[in-house]
Amino acid sequence: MTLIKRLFNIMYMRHKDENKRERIFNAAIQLINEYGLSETSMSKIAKKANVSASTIYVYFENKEDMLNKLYVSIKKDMSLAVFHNYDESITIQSAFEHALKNFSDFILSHKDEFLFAEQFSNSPLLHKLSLMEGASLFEPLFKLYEKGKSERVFKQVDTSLLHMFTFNPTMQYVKEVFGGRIELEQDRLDELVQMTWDAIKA
Amino acid sequence: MTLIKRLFNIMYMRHKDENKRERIFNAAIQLINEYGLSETSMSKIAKKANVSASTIYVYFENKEDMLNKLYVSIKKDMSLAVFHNYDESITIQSAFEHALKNFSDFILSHKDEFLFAEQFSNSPLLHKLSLMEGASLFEPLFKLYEKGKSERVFKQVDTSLLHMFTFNPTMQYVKEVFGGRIELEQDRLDELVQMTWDAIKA
Amino acid sequence: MTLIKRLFNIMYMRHKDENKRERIFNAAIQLINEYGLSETSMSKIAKKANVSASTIYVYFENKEDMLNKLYVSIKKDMSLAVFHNYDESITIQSAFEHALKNFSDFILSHKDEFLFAEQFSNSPLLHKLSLMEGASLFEPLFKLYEKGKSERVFKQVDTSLLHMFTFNPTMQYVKEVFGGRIELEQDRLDELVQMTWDAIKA
Amino acid sequence: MTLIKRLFNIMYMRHKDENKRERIFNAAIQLINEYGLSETSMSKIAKKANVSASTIYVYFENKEDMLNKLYVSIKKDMSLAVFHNYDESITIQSAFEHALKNFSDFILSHKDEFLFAEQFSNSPLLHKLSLMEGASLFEPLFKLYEKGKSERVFKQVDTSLLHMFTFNPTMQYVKEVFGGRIELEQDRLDELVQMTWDAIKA
DNA sequence: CATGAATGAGTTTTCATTCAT
DNA sequence: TATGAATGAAAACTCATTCAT
Repeated sequence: MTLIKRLFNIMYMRHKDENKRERIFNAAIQLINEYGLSETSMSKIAKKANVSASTIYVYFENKEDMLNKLYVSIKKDMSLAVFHNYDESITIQSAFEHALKNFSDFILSHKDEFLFAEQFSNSPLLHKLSLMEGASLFEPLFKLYEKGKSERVFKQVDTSLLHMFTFNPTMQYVKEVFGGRIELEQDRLDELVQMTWDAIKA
Repeated sequence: MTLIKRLFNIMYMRHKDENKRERIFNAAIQLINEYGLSETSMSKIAKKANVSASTIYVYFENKEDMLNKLYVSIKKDMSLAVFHNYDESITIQSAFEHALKNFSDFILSHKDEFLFAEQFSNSPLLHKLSLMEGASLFEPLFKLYEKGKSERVFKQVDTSLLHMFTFNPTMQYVKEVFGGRIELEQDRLDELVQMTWDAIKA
Repeated sequence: MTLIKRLFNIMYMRHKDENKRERIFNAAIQLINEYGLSETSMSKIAKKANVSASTIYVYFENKEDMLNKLYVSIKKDMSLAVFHNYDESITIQSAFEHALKNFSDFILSHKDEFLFAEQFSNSPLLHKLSLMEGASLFEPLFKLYEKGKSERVFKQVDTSLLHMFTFNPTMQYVKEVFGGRIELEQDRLDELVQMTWDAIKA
Repeated sequence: MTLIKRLFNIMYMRHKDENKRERIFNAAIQLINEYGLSETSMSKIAKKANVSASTIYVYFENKEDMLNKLYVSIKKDMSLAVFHNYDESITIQSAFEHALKNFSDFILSHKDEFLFAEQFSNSPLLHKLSLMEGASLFEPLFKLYEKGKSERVFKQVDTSLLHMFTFNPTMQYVKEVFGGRIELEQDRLDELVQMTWDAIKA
């Protein structure tokens, strides 16, 4: 296609409504948390998002594609939050605690996104590629672990082990809070940080 | 005809076939892990279990009931395994490490059961009742935490926090192993136990 | 499965209603002739056949399977009709004229079946296997051609050529009749037979 | 913006692009032969033709209109081919054989067009009007039949019967060739002409 | 003239479940 | 108890077509 024709096409193009994409994502998250992945149909999502079911297929290839894109999008927001105001110059302990606090703040204030991601991450519908894409967003964190190990601040263990102790207990705590089985309390969060630190520190 | 049928019934079909129930459970677990909860239908389960779909309804009220019963059944096996050879007289640390080892042994050797339970525990299909029933099976563990706290062996924090640090990182590790993202190694498992201990010990 | 169990199963089995299969076939034929292959949906067929759409899937794997089975079934009826009262002892010309008459009688009195078969035989939905299965039913005819050639009654040409001249013009004539573009007249049919004979006779 | 658009329009888009029309036709023919009328959607045609689906509606009223116009267009090409170098002065037999040769040459070298026309001509989507328009293009041929009858070269039978024997067996032969069930051979084609002639000659 | 976005109405197919036997 | 047949409801997805640009 000539350049001039391409220009022509752009001029005659109607633009996709990014807001619609957002609405679809939100509808999906809410329904899946309320009724479960298996009970959430495209038509229900469409109805809640106030678009036609066929419109979803303008934005996504199919249901699986939509869910995977949603997952990656949430992981992106999550990583942005975790690394918000990330300062290379502070001590490793501070950096680590800052990140953990950012993380718990984010998942506490993004209940639906977090619970969806948890539900989806245990499902075979999550593509390996999306999983990796999501994980790669936390790359800077892994650098922090390496630095901590080299400075003998962290235990000399596999980085992935450090990671598991950093985030999993906190995630579980928040899940229990959301499930109404535990109260949300600052003291608990502080204890959580302390225990996490004890687990990973050299 | 009716007479002959009665004869048949008396001779061959008097009791529910426990083996059939087991086959249904196994088929469900395998399919759900391979294709996901949403992609696993009753008829597929039936086909894999080598029974008629309607037979499943002889053993369970409906799909939800079946999945919940399956979940509780797995949790029961799991708790039995965790408390296998449980000895009240040994030290708290030994008891704790013994339980954790039993747990990781069990989930490593019951991949399908474990992954199903994880997938299902994040789904709203899991009834609160089943969740509680599953949790209650680990009652003795909570006694151990209390004892540990009173003996100042464990940190003076909420028991649920102790629980989170005890099992969640290990579960995550095993998931990574099953996902092929980490190698299974005894050294890692040992490090895991050490870190867990550091997290919860006073 | 033990023999005794198999017996048991049979006793508890509800039998498929062959009449239903027939009703599905008839509904399909009529709709396809009226609206075309592409405009005939499974649900329309089901409605016309007075069964639930899902019932069709008890009898057939999918739409394609149903259409192919329908095609083969029609070809079977057709061949039965063509070879009705087939007598090996009469002259080749008589046998040949008898078969052709049986054929034109059949397609004239089975308009819907014939027109469906014609429409479907030009569609890529017709599997090669079904095509061959349909063709194989006319095996005795090909023997007749061979015999005719060896007795120097027919031209010494490829058997398939003899076949084309035997049936295609007649089929076209009947199509024109059904399309209302020609009147159905015995004289025309007689002329058709004469011309066919002139084409293939030595 | 509007001004710029007008400029574009004047410079590049004043006329319907005949090439685009052709591309749409070709895409339709190929897809329909490969997948069937029912499996060929406007969007698939558009994608293959490298135009937007909505562009098709610039050239045609709707799908049915497009298919009918395509059919008539093919019939036009076919008739042009059949009457190519048609010479009124030669003998009837020569003229007839010439036309038949032109016809078989055309359909053999225009597989997709021919097979589409066959598929479509058996479908109720073909409008009576298009059918007649297509048929009318072969008008000169019917004059030839009449002339042949009046000169006692052809049998004194309904002209349509002469027509059926002239083209149908050849069409069937070519279909068998395209279906890979018969080899294409000049000898067969010659035999075909001879048999045709025997069928219709007085 | 050309097109991407959008959609209501439809498609094929599968689902969980019931029921007569 | 066990099951094949049957189905209403719903699933995911596609369709032909329209429209603003």
